[in-house]
Amino acid sequence: MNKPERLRATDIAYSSIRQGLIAGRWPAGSHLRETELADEFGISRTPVREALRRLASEQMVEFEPHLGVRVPGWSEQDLAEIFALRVELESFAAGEAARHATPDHVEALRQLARDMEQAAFGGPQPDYVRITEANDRFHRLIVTASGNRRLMSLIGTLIELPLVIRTFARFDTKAMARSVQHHFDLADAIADRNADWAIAVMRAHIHAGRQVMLKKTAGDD
Amino acid sequence: MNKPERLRATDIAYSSIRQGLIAGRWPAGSHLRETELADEFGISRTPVREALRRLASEQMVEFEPHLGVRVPGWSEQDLAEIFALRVELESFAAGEAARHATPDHVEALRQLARDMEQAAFGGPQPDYVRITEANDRFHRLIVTASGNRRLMSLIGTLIELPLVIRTFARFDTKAMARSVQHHFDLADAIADRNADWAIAVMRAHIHAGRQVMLKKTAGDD
DNA sequence: TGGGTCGCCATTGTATACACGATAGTAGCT
DNA sequence: AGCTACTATCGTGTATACAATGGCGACCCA
Repeated sequence: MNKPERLRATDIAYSSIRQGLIAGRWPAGSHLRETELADEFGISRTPVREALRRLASEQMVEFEPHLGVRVPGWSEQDLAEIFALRVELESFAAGEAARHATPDHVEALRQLARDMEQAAFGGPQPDYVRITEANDRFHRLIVTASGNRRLMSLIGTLIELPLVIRTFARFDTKAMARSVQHHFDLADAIADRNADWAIAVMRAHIHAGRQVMLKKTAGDD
Repeated sequence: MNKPERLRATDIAYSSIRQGLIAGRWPAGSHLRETELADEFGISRTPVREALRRLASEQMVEFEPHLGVRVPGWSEQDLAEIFALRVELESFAAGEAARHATPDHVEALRQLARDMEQAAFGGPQPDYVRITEANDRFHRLIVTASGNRRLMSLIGTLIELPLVIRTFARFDTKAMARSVQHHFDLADAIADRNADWAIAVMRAHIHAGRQVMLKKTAGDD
């Protein structure tokens, strides 16, 4: 009874372009031409336009009438703004999750924390893809568990950015261990239904991530 | 040397539909047909589609593939979620504004508070249009003064909703006076560069607004 | 009479053609 | 030589034609 989940050309364009943006396929400042993308995906300009506008509304690209879309560059101010907002929204999500999470949520959070730990320290070297995957799902699950459906779309525009996604490759062993520990702490706080604790850990968690970013990007790119 | 600000069909469609949504032109659950709207505005479906997708990304309408867009109804849960997020984001904005506002910002805030007071109590009866206008600009200015450019787009999706916009018609004299007072307090707190004070007042302000909404919508519509 | 299936129709999804604004390169003028 | 105006060209903006989908009602059959 699973629906075939129709594949619309718009979704193909959206996912592909988005993936390209996250993967850093186009340098900052690049001009994304509708025709080129359409040809590449074997579809027409219409769905490409739709995908680009959607990405623009999520601030994944910059759009200007008659000029098209450009891949934005990330200034230090952008970075500061994004992390400041993440501190507020994700800590709020954690607090709400502590109030509304089900036992299933808690168990899933713990499993994801273990996955992340395994991916980080279970092998000869960290598996950054798995780490990122587990981290991403962990943070999303907290938003889901918060029960606030609008929160997801707000936070979505903040965490799915190239410079946030690829953060983990920049973590040293200590920072990685701290990050994993935070996830276990968050699961504990939420299991304990202690909103204050959850909020505090999440604030600390995002601040820590921000500091790693700021240090490492100083002389980067 | 002011640019004529070319009017694109897309913008016409976007503004018109948005205005219609805020004015409550279509009842909740209405199905907005692209062709109808296009005919009404004398343009083609293409820019209408673009406008509708944009409104969908702002959650002003609900979109489902192959079915089109519907005007959403607002459940009590929606209302609770929206105000909970406003408490967090607008209070954060107020705190940041206290840190970054210029004297010009402060003066403009005070003027808007006076405008609102005048519109509410300066005549035989409240001028709801002017009140809403002054209130809207006041809140926007605080976000602007916060210096966080991404905050505007996040908050924008929360405050420009039909049920938020038309709140003031439901305020009694006491609630109105309290709201005006909060605005003066916010201006004072920001002028004093006291972020903690500004945050506290804004949290109280949004909570108060939320309570008025919840009471009045109970047996409404 | 009730349930199920088929097919029509309304509406959205996509492609394509054309219009128009923006830009860059060039030629002509000062 | 430098500046300006013109023009060619590229790319986006809009319109329209056509394809595909999903809802809904009619019809058939038990």
